[in-house]
Amino acid sequence: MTPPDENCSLVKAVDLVGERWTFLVLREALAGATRFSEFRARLGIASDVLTARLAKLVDSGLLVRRSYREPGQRPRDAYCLTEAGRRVNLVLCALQEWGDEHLPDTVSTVVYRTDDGRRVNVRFVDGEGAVVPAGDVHPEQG
Amino acid sequence: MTPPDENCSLVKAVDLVGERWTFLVLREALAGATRFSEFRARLGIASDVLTARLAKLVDSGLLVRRSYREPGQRPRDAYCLTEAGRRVNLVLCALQEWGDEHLPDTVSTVVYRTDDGRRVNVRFVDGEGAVVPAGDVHPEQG
DNA sequence: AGGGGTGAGTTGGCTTTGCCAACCTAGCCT
DNA sequence: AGGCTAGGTTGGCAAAGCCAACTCACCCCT
Repeated sequence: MTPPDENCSLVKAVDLVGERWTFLVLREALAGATRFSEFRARLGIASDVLTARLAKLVDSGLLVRRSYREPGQRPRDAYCLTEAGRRVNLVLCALQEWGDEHLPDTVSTVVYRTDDGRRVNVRFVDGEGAVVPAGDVHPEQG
Repeated sequence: MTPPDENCSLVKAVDLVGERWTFLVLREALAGATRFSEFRARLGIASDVLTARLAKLVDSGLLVRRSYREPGQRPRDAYCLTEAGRRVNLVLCALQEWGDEHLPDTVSTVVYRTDDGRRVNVRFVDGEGAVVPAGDVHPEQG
């Protein structure tokens, strides 16, 4: 059964990144992983599933496969984030911060910083760029 | 196979909300759904799966089950968001905005507003509350 | 009191997805 | 030539998802 609202952006996004492992693959990519074996070693994911996930992410334009060759080595495949893939950091950070705050016995193994070292958090902001508490925000029909 | 970093907040969060349907169930809850049949009708989810998802969300403290009775009606079960559950709106909004921007052929069926009607977006902000572009933000070890 | 309707599930059988281990292949290295 | 390694593919099994049919408790109507 397919969820409703075929073109709803959330449904499509969930369909893509809501699959098992996909979020974690993207996290490792953001943390610098590029090679098949690197993802495999860091996550312990089955190789056939990793193949499928990487293919889907390439297909959807979040990763590009790039063959490269270090001198004296045979060619290798690298999976590199695209702009769209890199932008998942906001979602990933939001999810992690939610887990930190609302799930028991968690540690945040990763923090997000600007290039010049300032720690950042994910927040709702209004049109003027002012932070709005999450409790004051509600969804409405489009 | 279980992902690594047992207590990593992101891994735990993914384990919970990363299951098929869970995000969409939460979206409907945020949009006002409370009853079993309401979730079922809006999502078209199989009833046994919905039973499992609701149970897990109650178990994890994102929903509470509350029996209530309208006058002249028999008692019904309602699944109501807790504070932790309501706070998922930030993650949901981030994911939807990402989809709007980076997936083709999407429409955003939902917008997020403050109680007084201002539209809001999800952004990285630094310690002073200043918005930081997502491209300037990177994850770091602990 | 008996019959029907409805919400909230449960159960059985089938299909899909995930997991693991074993295997394959191309290109480099000795 | 033979071996090593990265990046997969393949086969068999187990878990999760899907659908349809069924149950159960409670209310309403007569």
